[in-house]
Amino acid sequence: MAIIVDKAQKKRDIALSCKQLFIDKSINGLTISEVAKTAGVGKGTIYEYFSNKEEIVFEIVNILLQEYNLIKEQKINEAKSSKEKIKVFFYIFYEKEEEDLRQIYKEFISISLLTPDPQMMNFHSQCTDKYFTWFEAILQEGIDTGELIPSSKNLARGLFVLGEGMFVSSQVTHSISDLKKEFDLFFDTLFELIEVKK
Amino acid sequence: MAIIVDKAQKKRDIALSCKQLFIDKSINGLTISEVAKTAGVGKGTIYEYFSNKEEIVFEIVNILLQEYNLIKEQKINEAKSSKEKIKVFFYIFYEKEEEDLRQIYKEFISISLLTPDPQMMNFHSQCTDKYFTWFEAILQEGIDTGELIPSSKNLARGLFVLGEGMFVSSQVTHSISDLKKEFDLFFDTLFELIEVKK
DNA sequence: TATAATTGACTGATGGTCGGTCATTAAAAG
DNA sequence: CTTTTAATGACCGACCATCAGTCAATTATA
Repeated sequence: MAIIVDKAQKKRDIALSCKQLFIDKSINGLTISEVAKTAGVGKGTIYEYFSNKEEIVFEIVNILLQEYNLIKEQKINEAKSSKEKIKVFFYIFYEKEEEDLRQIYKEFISISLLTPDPQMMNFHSQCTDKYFTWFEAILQEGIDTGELIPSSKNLARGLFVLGEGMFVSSQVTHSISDLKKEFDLFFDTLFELIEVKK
Repeated sequence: MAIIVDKAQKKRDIALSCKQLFIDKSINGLTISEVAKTAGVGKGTIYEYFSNKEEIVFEIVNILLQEYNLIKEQKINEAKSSKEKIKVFFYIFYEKEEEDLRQIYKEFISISLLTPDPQMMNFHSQCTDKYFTWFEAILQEGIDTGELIPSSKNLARGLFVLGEGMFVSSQVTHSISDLKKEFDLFFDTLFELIEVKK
């Protein structure tokens, strides 16, 4: 009887149209009116699709993360050794091409820390769990092929969160100048210890 | 001529008087008027001592962190092995008594991520550098006494940021149910690898 | 009396709401 | 088959409430 729009699609469209705005000015630096203008819709319309400003960030992260997963999966498959695969896992935190994603992800973490919205926490948990399972699988594979010592499995959670820790630290301090170097130093040293000597 | 108040002291007093308020409602959940009322001063007075709401959080973190350092230093000195010392380092992220500090620290990180205030970043860097130096010293001591293998030094940065990563992850997801267990599993496994076998 | 300290009424900005309009389509009427 | 009517989802921006931050006036001290 009336126009039916694809709500999910329009939500994505709005989110994407103001992606750059969020990257440039960050959530606190811009107003809903600005967002609406950029998206080419009225202010009220924004609230038809998002219940608040934060949710727009979540949608953007969601989209970019999905995009990135494809690239990541491919790169991990290309990697030869377990060490390489693990390193690829942390590309997201320093590779030039992922600057946008990082910027948004940063806002995402920040918002999540301050306003523990249950829905958002679930979403974040889902992402994390998926990645962690992936991460564990890489280690397990290394163990199964005799590349890594069995106890490496116990390191999974620690190594996994190390990435996020390095990222946060590099963002809020001047103490980490070269993330890649830090990752490499750590993992090169660690893998000397957990790789099975031939 | 006129009243001369100890600005630094009054700043501390105001910050401390509303510490609980920030812990309970978090920065976004409370207004400056509320803070002022709790501190027993006028709204304008708040702005005599702080340039914005965020700065109050910084002041509280600063105070609590200083307090905590004394406890931490003592506990680290009490610890026997390098492993124990390192573990003590991460108590802050899960010990019951530090709940308050954690709550505020969480806000601190969140704010730092969203609004990269240079002054704050410097403060945070100073804290981090101090801790990191401390952390490295523990490892170095272990190496010097023949307790740890020399290459453990290379793991310093990674292990150091791991704590923050674990903390952030536990705060924004449901994926980490027992922080202490995760830390223990990781470090027990790791130290099997970096402790010199006798 | 001079000056540091304090204050709360005021202001401008902005997140979010809500009543109303418009466009489209189903279906009833001719 | 065409026209008219009714129904409804989509869209919007004026409006409202809230609140961070300012500043002119006031108080207290030396």
